[in-house]
Amino acid sequence: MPETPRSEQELLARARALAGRRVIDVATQLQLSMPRSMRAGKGFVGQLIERALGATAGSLSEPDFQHLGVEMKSIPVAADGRPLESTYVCVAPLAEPAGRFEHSAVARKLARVLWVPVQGERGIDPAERRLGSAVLWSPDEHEMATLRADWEELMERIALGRVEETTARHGVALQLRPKAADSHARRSGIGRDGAPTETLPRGFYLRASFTAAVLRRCFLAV
DNA sequence: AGCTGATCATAT
DNA sequence: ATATGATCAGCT
Repeated sequence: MPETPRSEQELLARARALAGRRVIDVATQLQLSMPRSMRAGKGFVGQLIERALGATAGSLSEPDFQHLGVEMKSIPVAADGRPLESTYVCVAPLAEPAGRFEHSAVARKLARVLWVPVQGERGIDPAERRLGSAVLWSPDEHEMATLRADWEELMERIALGRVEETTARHGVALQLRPKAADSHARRSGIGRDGAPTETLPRGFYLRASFTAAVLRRCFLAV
Protein backbone atom coordinates (compact mmCIF):
# COMPACT_ATOMS: atom_id res chain seq x y z
CA MET A 1 0.00 0.00 0.00
CA PRO A 2 1.61 3.26 -1.11
CA GLU A 3 1.89 6.21 1.25
CA THR A 4 -0.48 9.06 0.63
CA PRO A 5 0.87 11.69 -1.79
CA ARG A 6 2.15 14.88 -0.15
CA SER A 7 1.08 17.28 -2.84
CA GLU A 8 -1.32 17.65 -5.71
CA GLN A 9 1.61 17.42 -8.12
CA GLU A 10 2.75 14.15 -6.58
CA LEU A 11 -0.80 12.78 -6.74
CA LEU A 12 -1.15 13.77 -10.39
CA ALA A 13 2.23 12.28 -11.26
CA ARG A 14 1.29 9.02 -9.59
CA ALA A 15 -2.04 8.93 -11.37
CA ARG A 16 -0.42 9.58 -14.73
CA ALA A 17 2.04 6.78 -14.13
CA LEU A 18 -1.01 4.49 -14.24
CA ALA A 19 -1.98 5.67 -17.72
CA GLY A 20 -1.92 2.90 -20.28
CA ARG A 21 -1.81 0.13 -17.70
CA ARG A 22 -4.39 -2.66 -17.58
CA VAL A 23 -6.73 -3.10 -14.61
CA ILE A 24 -5.44 -6.62 -13.98
CA ASP A 25 -1.82 -5.48 -13.86
CA VAL A 26 -2.56 -2.83 -11.25
CA ALA A 27 -4.65 -5.36 -9.31
CA THR A 28 -1.90 -7.98 -9.41
CA GLN A 29 0.66 -5.50 -8.18
CA LEU A 30 -1.59 -4.73 -5.19
CA GLN A 31 -2.30 -8.45 -4.66
CA LEU A 32 -6.00 -8.08 -5.39
CA SER A 33 -8.00 -10.57 -7.40
CA MET A 34 -10.46 -9.53 -10.07
CA PRO A 35 -14.20 -9.76 -9.40
CA ARG A 36 -16.10 -12.30 -11.52
CA SER A 37 -17.80 -9.49 -13.42
CA MET A 38 -18.34 -5.77 -13.29
CA ARG A 39 -21.84 -6.50 -12.01
CA ALA A 40 -20.33 -8.29 -9.04
CA GLY A 41 -17.51 -5.78 -8.72
CA LYS A 42 -19.10 -2.43 -9.43
CA GLY A 43 -16.78 -0.39 -7.25
CA PHE A 44 -13.69 -2.46 -7.90
CA VAL A 45 -11.86 -0.20 -10.34
CA GLY A 46 -12.45 2.90 -8.24
CA GLN A 47 -11.23 1.20 -5.08
CA LEU A 48 -8.26 -0.23 -6.94
CA ILE A 49 -7.18 3.21 -8.08
CA GLU A 50 -7.73 4.65 -4.59
CA ARG A 51 -5.34 2.07 -3.21
CA ALA A 52 -2.83 2.55 -5.97
CA LEU A 53 -2.77 6.29 -5.30
CA GLY A 54 -2.81 6.08 -1.49
CA ALA A 55 -6.24 7.56 -0.69
CA THR A 56 -7.05 8.00 2.99
CA ALA A 57 -10.74 8.80 3.49
CA GLY A 58 -12.20 5.28 3.32
CA SER A 59 -15.97 5.56 3.51
CA LEU A 60 -15.89 8.89 5.37
CA SER A 61 -17.87 11.82 3.98
CA GLU A 62 -14.62 13.51 3.04
CA PRO A 63 -12.59 13.97 -0.13
CA ASP A 64 -10.44 10.89 -0.78
CA PHE A 65 -7.21 12.80 -0.19
CA GLN A 66 -8.22 14.70 2.92
CA HIS A 67 -5.04 16.70 3.43
CA LEU A 68 -5.09 17.80 -0.23
CA GLY A 69 -8.84 18.38 -0.45
CA VAL A 70 -8.90 16.26 -3.60
CA GLU A 71 -11.62 13.76 -4.55
CA MET A 72 -10.67 10.96 -6.96
CA LYS A 73 -13.22 9.67 -9.46
CA SER A 74 -12.63 6.86 -11.87
CA ILE A 75 -14.83 7.33 -14.91
CA PRO A 76 -15.70 4.74 -17.54
CA VAL A 77 -15.19 6.16 -21.02
CA ALA A 78 -15.80 5.08 -24.60
CA ALA A 79 -13.06 5.00 -27.23
CA ASP A 80 -13.76 8.66 -28.04
CA GLY A 81 -13.30 9.67 -24.40
CA ARG A 82 -16.98 10.26 -23.64
CA PRO A 83 -18.23 9.08 -20.24
CA LEU A 84 -20.46 5.99 -20.37
CA GLU A 85 -22.01 6.48 -16.94
CA SER A 86 -23.11 9.14 -14.52
CA THR A 87 -20.87 9.86 -11.53
CA TYR A 88 -21.97 9.37 -7.93
CA VAL A 89 -21.10 12.34 -5.72
CA CYS A 90 -22.52 11.78 -2.23
CA VAL A 91 -25.66 10.94 -0.30
CA ALA A 92 -28.45 13.49 -0.37
CA PRO A 93 -29.51 14.75 3.08
CA LEU A 94 -33.24 14.01 3.11
CA ALA A 95 -34.03 14.81 6.76
CA GLU A 96 -31.97 17.97 7.48
CA PRO A 97 -31.74 19.74 4.14
CA ALA A 98 -30.89 23.21 5.50
CA GLY A 99 -27.62 24.94 4.69
CA ARG A 100 -25.82 26.72 1.91
CA PHE A 101 -24.35 25.26 -1.24
CA GLU A 102 -20.82 26.42 -0.34
CA HIS A 103 -20.90 24.26 2.78
CA SER A 104 -22.59 21.28 1.19
CA ALA A 105 -20.99 17.89 0.69
CA VAL A 106 -21.50 18.34 -3.06
CA ALA A 107 -19.47 21.56 -3.13
CA ARG A 108 -16.74 20.17 -0.87
CA LYS A 109 -16.31 17.02 -2.92
CA LEU A 110 -16.40 18.73 -6.30
CA ALA A 111 -14.09 21.61 -5.34
CA ARG A 112 -11.15 19.61 -6.65
CA VAL A 113 -11.48 16.31 -8.51
CA LEU A 114 -8.89 13.98 -9.98
CA TRP A 115 -10.63 12.31 -12.93
CA VAL A 116 -9.13 8.98 -13.93
CA PRO A 117 -10.61 7.73 -17.21
CA VAL A 118 -10.85 3.97 -17.64
CA GLN A 119 -11.93 2.06 -20.73
CA GLY A 120 -15.54 1.22 -19.94
CA GLU A 121 -17.10 -0.40 -22.96
CA ARG A 122 -18.96 -3.55 -22.00
CA GLY A 123 -17.33 -5.48 -24.82
CA ILE A 124 -13.90 -5.12 -23.22
CA ASP A 125 -13.02 -7.70 -20.57
CA PRO A 126 -12.78 -5.79 -17.25
CA ALA A 127 -9.30 -7.20 -16.62
CA GLU A 128 -8.08 -5.92 -19.99
CA ARG A 129 -9.40 -2.38 -19.61
CA ARG A 130 -6.71 0.26 -19.66
CA LEU A 131 -6.46 3.35 -17.51
CA GLY A 132 -6.22 6.71 -19.20
CA SER A 133 -4.37 9.90 -18.37
CA ALA A 134 -5.71 11.57 -15.24
CA VAL A 135 -6.67 15.24 -15.04
CA LEU A 136 -7.24 17.60 -12.11
CA TRP A 137 -10.38 19.71 -12.30
CA SER A 138 -12.12 22.46 -10.39
CA PRO A 139 -15.48 23.82 -11.53
CA ASP A 140 -15.19 27.04 -13.53
CA GLU A 141 -17.62 29.90 -12.97
CA HIS A 142 -20.24 28.52 -15.34
CA GLU A 143 -19.99 24.95 -14.09
CA MET A 144 -20.21 26.18 -10.49
CA ALA A 145 -23.31 28.24 -11.23
CA THR A 146 -24.98 25.24 -12.86
CA LEU A 147 -24.14 22.97 -9.95
CA ARG A 148 -25.37 25.52 -7.44
CA ALA A 149 -28.67 26.08 -9.25
CA ASP A 150 -29.31 22.33 -9.48
CA TRP A 151 -28.38 21.76 -5.85
CA GLU A 152 -30.62 24.58 -4.68
CA GLU A 153 -33.56 23.32 -6.73
CA LEU A 154 -33.16 19.74 -5.55
CA MET A 155 -32.63 20.71 -1.93
CA GLU A 156 -35.67 22.95 -2.01
CA ARG A 157 -37.79 20.08 -3.29
CA ILE A 158 -36.43 17.88 -0.49
CA ALA A 159 -37.13 20.57 2.12
CA LEU A 160 -40.69 21.02 0.84
CA GLY A 161 -41.38 17.30 1.18
CA ARG A 162 -41.44 16.68 -2.55
CA VAL A 163 -38.67 14.13 -2.80
CA GLU A 164 -41.06 11.40 -3.97
CA GLU A 165 -42.04 13.47 -6.98
CA THR A 166 -38.45 14.44 -7.74
CA THR A 167 -36.93 12.23 -10.42
CA ALA A 168 -33.61 11.86 -12.20
CA ARG A 169 -35.07 14.16 -14.88
CA HIS A 170 -34.59 17.17 -12.63
CA GLY A 171 -31.30 19.04 -12.75
CA VAL A 172 -29.05 20.06 -15.63
CA ALA A 173 -25.74 18.75 -14.25
CA LEU A 174 -26.68 17.31 -10.87
CA GLN A 175 -29.47 14.79 -10.40
CA LEU A 176 -31.08 12.97 -7.51
CA ARG A 177 -31.27 9.19 -7.92
CA PRO A 178 -31.81 6.14 -5.70
CA LYS A 179 -28.71 5.10 -3.78
CA ALA A 180 -29.56 1.94 -1.91
CA ALA A 181 -29.13 -1.80 -1.71
CA ASP A 182 -32.56 -2.14 -3.31
CA SER A 183 -35.88 -0.35 -3.72
CA HIS A 184 -37.10 -1.50 -0.28
CA ALA A 185 -34.43 0.45 1.61
CA ARG A 186 -35.77 3.29 3.78
CA ARG A 187 -34.33 6.45 5.28
CA SER A 188 -35.77 9.33 7.32
CA GLY A 189 -37.09 12.10 5.15
CA ILE A 190 -39.61 14.91 4.97
CA GLY A 191 -43.18 14.09 3.92
CA ARG A 192 -45.65 16.17 1.95
CA ASP A 193 -47.12 17.64 5.14
CA GLY A 194 -43.67 18.56 6.42
CA ALA A 195 -43.76 15.73 8.95
CA PRO A 196 -41.00 13.10 9.20
CA THR A 197 -41.47 10.09 6.94
CA GLU A 198 -39.53 7.14 5.55
CA THR A 199 -38.33 7.27 1.97
CA LEU A 200 -35.91 5.64 -0.44
CA PRO A 201 -32.31 6.77 0.19
CA ARG A 202 -30.99 8.94 -2.61
CA GLY A 203 -27.67 10.30 -3.77
CA PHE A 204 -26.45 13.17 -5.90
CA TYR A 205 -25.01 12.20 -9.27
CA LEU A 206 -23.35 14.13 -12.09
CA ARG A 207 -24.94 13.55 -15.47
CA ALA A 208 -22.68 12.03 -18.13
CA SER A 209 -23.42 15.05 -20.35
CA PHE A 210 -21.88 17.30 -17.70
CA THR A 211 -18.78 15.20 -17.10
CA ALA A 212 -18.34 14.91 -20.87
CA ALA A 213 -18.03 18.70 -21.05
CA VAL A 214 -15.71 18.73 -18.04
CA LEU A 215 -13.38 16.17 -19.57
CA ARG A 216 -13.40 17.92 -22.94
CA ARG A 217 -12.36 21.15 -21.25
CA CYS A 218 -9.66 19.41 -19.20
CA PHE A 219 -8.12 17.62 -22.17
CA LEU A 220 -8.17 20.74 -24.32
CA ALA A 221 -6.05 22.44 -21.69
CA VAL A 222 -3.55 19.58 -21.49
C1' DA B 1 -28.84 4.93 -28.18
C1' DG B 2 -29.35 7.27 -23.95
C1' DC B 3 -31.21 7.57 -19.60
C1' DT B 4 -33.61 6.37 -15.20
C1' DG B 5 -34.40 3.62 -11.40
C1' DA B 6 -32.42 -0.55 -9.32
C1' DT B 7 -28.74 -2.95 -7.72
C1' DC B 8 -23.91 -5.13 -6.08
C1' DA B 9 -19.66 -5.13 -3.12
C1' DT B 10 -16.85 -3.34 0.71
C1' DA B 11 -15.44 -0.35 4.81
C1' DT B 12 -16.29 1.31 9.32
C1' DA C 1 -26.57 0.92 9.73
C1' DT C 2 -24.86 4.04 6.45
C1' DA C 3 -21.12 5.68 4.10
C1' DT C 4 -17.99 4.66 0.16
C1' DG C 5 -16.89 2.70 -4.71
C1' DA C 6 -19.93 2.45 -8.86
C1' DT C 7 -22.48 -0.42 -13.12
C1' DC C 8 -26.62 -2.96 -14.65
C1' DA C 9 -30.86 -3.71 -17.09
C1' DG C 10 -34.97 -2.36 -19.02
C1' DC C 11 -37.75 1.37 -20.77
C1' DT C 12 -38.53 5.22 -23.73
